[in-house]
Amino acid sequence: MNPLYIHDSLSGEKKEFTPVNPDFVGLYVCGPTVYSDVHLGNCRSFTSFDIVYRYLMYKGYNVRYVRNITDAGHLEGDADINADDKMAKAAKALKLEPMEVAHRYTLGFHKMMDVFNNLPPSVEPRATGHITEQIRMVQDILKNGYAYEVDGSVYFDTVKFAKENAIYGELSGRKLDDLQAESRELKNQGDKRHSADFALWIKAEPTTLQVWESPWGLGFPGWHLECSAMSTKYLGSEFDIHGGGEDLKFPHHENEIAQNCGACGKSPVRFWMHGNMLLLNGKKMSKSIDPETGVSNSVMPDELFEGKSPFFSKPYSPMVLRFLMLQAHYRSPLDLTDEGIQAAEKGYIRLMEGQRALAEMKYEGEEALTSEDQQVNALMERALKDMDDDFNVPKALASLFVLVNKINSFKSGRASVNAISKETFEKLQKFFADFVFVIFGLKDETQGGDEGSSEIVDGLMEFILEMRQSARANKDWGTSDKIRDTLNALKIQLKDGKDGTTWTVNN
RNA sequence: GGUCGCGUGGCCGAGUGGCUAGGCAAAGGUCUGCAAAACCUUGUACAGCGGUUCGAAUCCGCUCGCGACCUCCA
Repeated sequence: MNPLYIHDSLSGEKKEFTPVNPDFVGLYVCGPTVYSDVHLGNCRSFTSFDIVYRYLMYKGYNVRYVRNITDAGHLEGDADINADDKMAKAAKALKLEPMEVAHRYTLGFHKMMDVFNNLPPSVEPRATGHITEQIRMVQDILKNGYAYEVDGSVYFDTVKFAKENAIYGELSGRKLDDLQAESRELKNQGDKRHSADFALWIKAEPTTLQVWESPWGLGFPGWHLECSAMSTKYLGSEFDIHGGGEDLKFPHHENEIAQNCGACGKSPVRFWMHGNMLLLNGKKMSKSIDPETGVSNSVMPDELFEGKSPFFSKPYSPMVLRFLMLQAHYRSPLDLTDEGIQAAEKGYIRLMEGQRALAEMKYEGEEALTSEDQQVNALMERALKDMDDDFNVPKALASLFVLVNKINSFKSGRASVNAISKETFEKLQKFFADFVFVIFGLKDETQGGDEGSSEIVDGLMEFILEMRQSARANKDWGTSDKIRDTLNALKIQLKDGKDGTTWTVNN
């Protein structure tokens, strides 16, 4: 297996990846808080890590992919622990039980992951299902002296921890001094000794909806705690990769490290991976309402797929969006614009048609080895090498497009497929399909007909194309063009090639 | 205000000391009944100003512009 290099956000360096246990990889990714529908920015993040998951498996690792569902304890606003959390707020607004809210948006989230063709994780633990584990972790942290209880709530003693452990602030580049300086400006400190301290366990108010019994009385867990408790439970106290959006670095992940160290005495993660943001016309996509414009700078997936977003001129399919995401590196911001996604749509179609042409191609005749053979092999190797270089998907994709060029020249007859060996040809066929479908997780939406109706549609299309062919043979251009134009109006595009006519559906 | 990051050809977006990124768009050509598709050819881009170096888009400094985090966000 070729070495894989991964950029670790904690050290800021690209390091060779070696798992804690050979052949096994533990991957933890922060999942959604299920109080509302996911937007496209959320989808980008999960798609980035889906490709990480897929590629690790492609390389032969046995991956345990854990992605949590946050269904409790995620507070709104600043340090005011008396306010409702996100779940409670949504429950009240929708007049539903918190668990109903969680269920509704969990289903929506799963559906959207499926639409984007993101694979389900191996385990999808919920915060509410791991209260015992979280309480135990609070107890461990208390025992180790890094937390204190005040009136039924337990806080992490960030100041003490930071003084004794240089690691605090390393991930987000924050200094304890800066944190102390910030304290003067913040309000609502409540019972906390210091503004940088954060709640591990929060005492319930009489109106709190989700409460559990604990050694400190009725309450609920703090947001950061669930990830620490659940990653430890399913992946151990030290595991390979922890992923999440860039915006979770601070305070969420910083505090997660502190909790794990505070409880177990060691840094939990070998490689921290942070995905960059999806921008909408140059600004971070976000659900919150812009006070100036009164609208949120975000697009919901369905709005995009149905063409209902005011930001876009027409509908775009999920795979076009997935393709757009592939064109940018996961650590770079990606700007979503109408122009950009339109270009992606064409690129996606080109890639898919290349893949299909290759899959249907037959190797005929004698081998006549040329330098083409070497070039094709080099391109395949380079694409894999690029993936091994911190999952450089856009670079690998570039090699695939050079291969599309070669495939097309075989198809059009400009070059002969015999210029490469039969072995290389077969390798290329497998390689290309693996990359497009298995690693990149794309689906071919351009092919006519869905599974259920394909037989009828294919039969009809064959018949129509025969009619057109005979019209053309009789130089009946009126009829042949009418067939072409009518099909075109139905978004079926005909393509006349040297071996007859093919067709695709363009959305 | 503090911390961090970025500024690449018409657009998107890789590259991070010398080696063609790629996609979209545009122009010319080949093919075609016409078109579409496909193929061939065409762009010496790296915010500005200095510096280091044999050599810089790539390293350093300054200036300008943009973004993220510091409060919930993937």
